Amino acid sequence: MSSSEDEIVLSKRVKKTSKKNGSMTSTAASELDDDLPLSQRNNGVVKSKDTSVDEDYEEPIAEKVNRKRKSENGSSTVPKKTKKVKTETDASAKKSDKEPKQKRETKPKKETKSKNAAVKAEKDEDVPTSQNEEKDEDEDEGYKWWEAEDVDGVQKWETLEHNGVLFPPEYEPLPSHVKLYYDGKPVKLSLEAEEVAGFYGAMLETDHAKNPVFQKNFFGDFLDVIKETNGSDVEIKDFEKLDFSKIFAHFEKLREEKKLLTKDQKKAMKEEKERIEEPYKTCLFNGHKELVGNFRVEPPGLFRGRGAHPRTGKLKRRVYPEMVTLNIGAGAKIPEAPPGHSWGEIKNDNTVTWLAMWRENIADSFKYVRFAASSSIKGVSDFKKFETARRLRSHVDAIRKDYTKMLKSELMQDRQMASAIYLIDVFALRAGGEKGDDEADTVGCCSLRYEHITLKPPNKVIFDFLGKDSIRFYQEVEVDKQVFKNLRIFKKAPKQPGDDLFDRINPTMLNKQLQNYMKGLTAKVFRTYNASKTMQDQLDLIPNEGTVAEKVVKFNAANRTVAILCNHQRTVSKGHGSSVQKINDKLKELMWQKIRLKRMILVLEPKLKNKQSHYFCEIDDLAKEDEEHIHHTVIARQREQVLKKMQRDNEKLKLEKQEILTEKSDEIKEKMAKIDDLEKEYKAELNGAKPEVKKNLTVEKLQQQVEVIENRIVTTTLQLKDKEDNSEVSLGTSKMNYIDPRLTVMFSKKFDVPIEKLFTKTLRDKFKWAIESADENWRF
DNA sequence: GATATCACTTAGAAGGAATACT
DNA sequence: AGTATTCCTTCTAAGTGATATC
Repeated sequence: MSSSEDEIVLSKRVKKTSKKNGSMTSTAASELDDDLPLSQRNNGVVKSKDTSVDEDYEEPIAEKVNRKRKSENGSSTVPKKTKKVKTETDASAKKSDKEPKQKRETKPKKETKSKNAAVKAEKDEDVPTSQNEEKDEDEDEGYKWWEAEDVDGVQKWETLEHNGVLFPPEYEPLPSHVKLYYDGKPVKLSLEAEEVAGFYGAMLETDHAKNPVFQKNFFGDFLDVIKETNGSDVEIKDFEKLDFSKIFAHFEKLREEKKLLTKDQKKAMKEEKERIEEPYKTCLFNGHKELVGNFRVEPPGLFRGRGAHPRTGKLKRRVYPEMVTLNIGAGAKIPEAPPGHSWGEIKNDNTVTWLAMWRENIADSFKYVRFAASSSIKGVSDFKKFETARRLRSHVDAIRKDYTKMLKSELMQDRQMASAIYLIDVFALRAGGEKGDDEADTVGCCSLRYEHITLKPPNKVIFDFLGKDSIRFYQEVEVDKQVFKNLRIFKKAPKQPGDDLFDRINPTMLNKQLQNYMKGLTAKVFRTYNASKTMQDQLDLIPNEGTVAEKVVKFNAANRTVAILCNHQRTVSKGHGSSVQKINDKLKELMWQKIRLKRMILVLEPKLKNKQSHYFCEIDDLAKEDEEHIHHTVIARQREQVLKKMQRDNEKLKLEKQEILTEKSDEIKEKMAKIDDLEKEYKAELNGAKPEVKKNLTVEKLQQQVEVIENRIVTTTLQLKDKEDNSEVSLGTSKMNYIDPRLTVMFSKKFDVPIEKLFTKTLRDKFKWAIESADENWRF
C-alpha cells in the first residue's frame, strides 16, 4: 500500500518544513532527529519496551512545567477540532460547532455555591466528608494539607461489621446417563473432571467454545484436572475426538425445564434465594447499614477473556474459604466460615474499603468484595471524582496553552509528552499502560505503536487500534499541524511496526506532569472532564419544548455524543441485521398499502388525479418487481396465519377430544380459497387492473386510512434510524461513569422530565447525592 | 528508580425482567 | 395471549494509578 510511500514523502517534508519554520524549529528538528529513542541506543533495533527512560531529559521539564501559570489570560489555543470530531455523527449536535468559545467563567469562584450544596446533601446522609468542603481550587494559595491527607487515604472507616461472603453451591454431578464421549466411547470422569467438562459442554454453542485458543487452553487444563484427580478411564489425547453434545443437551434441557416452572415455583425459588442472600447483602459501616456489592464469591468456570486473550478458556478454579481474606472492624464479630472450613486470613485494615479478598488463578491478581455503588463510601469518591474533573475547568486553558507550546520543545521527551496530552485531551484516549504477553494486545495513548496510526498530509491522522476490552478505536481526524509533525517524527526510521510511538514516556511520567498543573490531575480526569463538558454543551442546545418523550430522545442524543467521544461500543446484537431487514420490509409494505389506498381513491373519483397531482404522484413509484414481492409475502403470511390458527385450535380440540382440523377440512379450505382469490386480485392489479373498493368506503374514509399509514411510516422510519444509530453505541457506560449526574438532574428539573426517565432505579440509588443536591441551574 | 503489589474505577456481555407488538 | 424486543441488572474482565519493595 501507499503507507510506506507516505512515510518517505513525509520524512522529506520534515526537513523542508522544519527549515522553513525558522531557526527555533529547525534546531529542534535536528536535535530531535539524532536524539534516538533509548531502545535503539541500547541495543540496535530491538522492539520498544524501554522502561528505562532517560532521566537527564526529565529534569528540565519538571522544572519548566512546575511553574504555575495562574496569570495566564486563558485564551484557548486549543484546536477547534475537539468539537468537530466529537459530534460529527450526531445530527442534533451539529450546531455545537458554532459555540465552542463559551468560556464563561473568568473566576472559578462561582462554583462554590453549588458545590457546597452538594456537600450539604451528603452530610444529610451522614457521609463522613469533612474534607470535601475545602477541596477547592484556589491553587494560588498553595499547598493544602487536608487534601494531602485525603489523598493518602489514611482512614476509610471507624467500624465495620459484615457476615463474610456467599460461596457458590457445590458441584452437582451429572445424571449417570449424561456422559462425555471420546472417539465415540463414553468416558468415566472424576467429579472434578466432570465439572470441568460440564463448563465447556454448557457453552458448546457459544463463540468462545469455537475459538481455537479457548479450546486449547481449556483442553490443557482439563487434562491437568484429569491427571490430578486420576479422573478418566480413557486416555484422552485429541480434543477433536471429544464429544460434549450430550452434556450440552443436558444443560439445554435444564434451561428449558427452568423456563417451564410455574409462577409459584419461580416465586418460591426467588424467595429461597433471597433468604440465603439476606445476611450478606448488607453490612454495618460506621454503624450505618450499607449495601454490599458483589458479596458472592465468583464461581469456578472457564475464563472468558475478551478479544484475543492468550489465556481465554483456562480453568478458573473454585475458591475455598481458606483462600479468602476477610477485612472487618477490629471489634466486630468474625463471621463463621462454612462448615468444615476456615478463613484464610482476617484483617482489620481501615485504610481500605474492601470487605473480602481472594487471589484468582488466571492472572494471579486480586478479587475484592466491595460496597455497592449506592453506598456512601462509593458516593463520596464518585463526588470527588467529578469535583476533580470540574476543577480542571479552571486549569484547562492554561494546560492547553502549555502543551501547545511544548509541542515544539527541543526535547524529544517533552514533545512526546505534549503530543500525548494533546491526544488524551482531544480524542479522549486512555493513558495506555504497559501490558504483558499473557494479556490481550490492547493499547492506549502511551502504548500506541507505529502501526496504529497512519498519517495523511497535511494533517490527517487515522487511528486504528484495539483499546480497552479489545474494542476497536477507528477514527480519521485532523490534528494540530504541530502534532502532525511530531507524530511523523515519532514514526521516523528506524522505527518500524511494533515499535512504541511514545518511547520516552509512560503513564506514570505523564501523570506526574499533569499533577504539576493541578493537584489530583491524571490522564483519566480528562475523559471525565471532556465527557461532562460535552454533555453540558449538548444539553445547552436543547430547546425546552415538546413532550417528555421528545425531550428524552434529545437527552439520549446528547448522551450518545458523549458515548461516541469515549468510544463506548457494544457488539451489534446477533439479530440486528435481520431486524433491520424486517423493518425495511415493513416500510415497503406500508408504502404499498398507502399506494393501493390512493389507487382506490382514484377508482372512486378519477378526476382527483389531476386536481391533486401532488397527492397522487407517488402511485407509480413502486417498481413492479417490488410490488410482486410484497404481494408474495403478504399472501404467504396470510396462509401461514391460517395454518397457525389451525394448530392452536387443534390443541384445544385435542383436549376436548374433538375431531382435529386438517388442511382438507372445509373450514380451512374456505379460508385458503379466499386467500387464493386475493392472490389473483393482486396479480390482476399488477397487470393494470383497478383495485376493488369495498362498498362502504368513501374517499374521506380512504384518505383517513392513508393518513394512518403515513404516520406509521414516519414512526417506523424514525425507529429504524434510531436503531441503526444506536446499534453499536452503548450509552450506559458514559451515563454511569463519565457524565456528572448533576447534569442529568439539572436537565430533569429544568425540562420537567421525571428523573425515572433518565436514570434507572440502580442509577437513582447510585446518584442519590446528585439528585438531592443539584437544581435546575446547576452547571458542570 | 524499576518493578511488584495493591486497590480502586470502568467496561461490555450475558441473562433475566419488563414492555411492546400483533 | 403469546412472542419478540428492549431495558435493566448482574457479573466479572480490564483498565488506571498510587504505594511498597527490592
